[in-house]
Amino acid sequence: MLDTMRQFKAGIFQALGHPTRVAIVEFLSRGEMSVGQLCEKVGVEQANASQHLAVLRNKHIVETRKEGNQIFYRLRDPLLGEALDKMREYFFAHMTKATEMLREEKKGAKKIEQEAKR
Amino acid sequence: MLDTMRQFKAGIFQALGHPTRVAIVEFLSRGEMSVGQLCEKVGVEQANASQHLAVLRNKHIVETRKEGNQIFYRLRDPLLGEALDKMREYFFAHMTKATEMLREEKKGAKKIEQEAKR
DNA sequence: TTGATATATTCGAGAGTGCGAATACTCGAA
DNA sequence: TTCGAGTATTCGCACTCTCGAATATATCAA
Repeated sequence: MLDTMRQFKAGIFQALGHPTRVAIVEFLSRGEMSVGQLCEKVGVEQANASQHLAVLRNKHIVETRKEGNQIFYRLRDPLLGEALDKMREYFFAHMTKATEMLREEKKGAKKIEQEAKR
Repeated sequence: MLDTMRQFKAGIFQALGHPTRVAIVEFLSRGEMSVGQLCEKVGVEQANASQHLAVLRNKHIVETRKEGNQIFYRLRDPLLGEALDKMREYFFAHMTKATEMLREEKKGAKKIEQEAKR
């Protein structure tokens, strides 16, 4: 039954294991958005966004609210946003190292750092 | 370049997105272990464990130390352990809900809760 | 009703993942 | 050297994931 817990955890992580879904969750952590808005912000096609949202819905990571023609998504639990905030520390520390070598050739790492801090 | 950060994050999540790797990380968060020990604890074949460890290595989530014949693994950064602690709150809250219905039929949820708290 | 807009689902192809079996590598002991 | 234990890698197969295209559903407005 300990396995059940790990399957559950892995399921959540897996749901977060795609750049597009990371982006979606990040935007939603700042407030609810309609699908159309998300498509625009994230820069992805409608059908594709809808599929990613389905993944997040299946894991109960997001919830929806219908308003007339459109559907607004929000994080089910702000706790997840907080958890992601905590992980940002980790991401920042290691993303920096990971891009250290690149920094010498390309620039742009600064931008990444700024993003990491948010 | 904001995309780079999200790819990086998603990569970490994806690496954690498998029950076996969740188990490995959980064990390692309590101290280093050899591959053999991990195999036994996690209950998985050697080749399989090695493959999962390779995934974690590639994401720089774990580091290794050689001692004679065997190789000891540890978490690269305790920060990750802390971050996972934060997520445990989330896991606990929602795992409980997710198993509420089951609890009426089966028992065992208590064990799951205990695991979640650790 | 009809049409338009917003969102979801289905489908098929291609890429990626997980597994066990087999094989290779590495190190220390004999 | 040679052997054996511990670990890593490769291979082939089944399965899953992701994408865009096409299609379906729902809601509002005319």
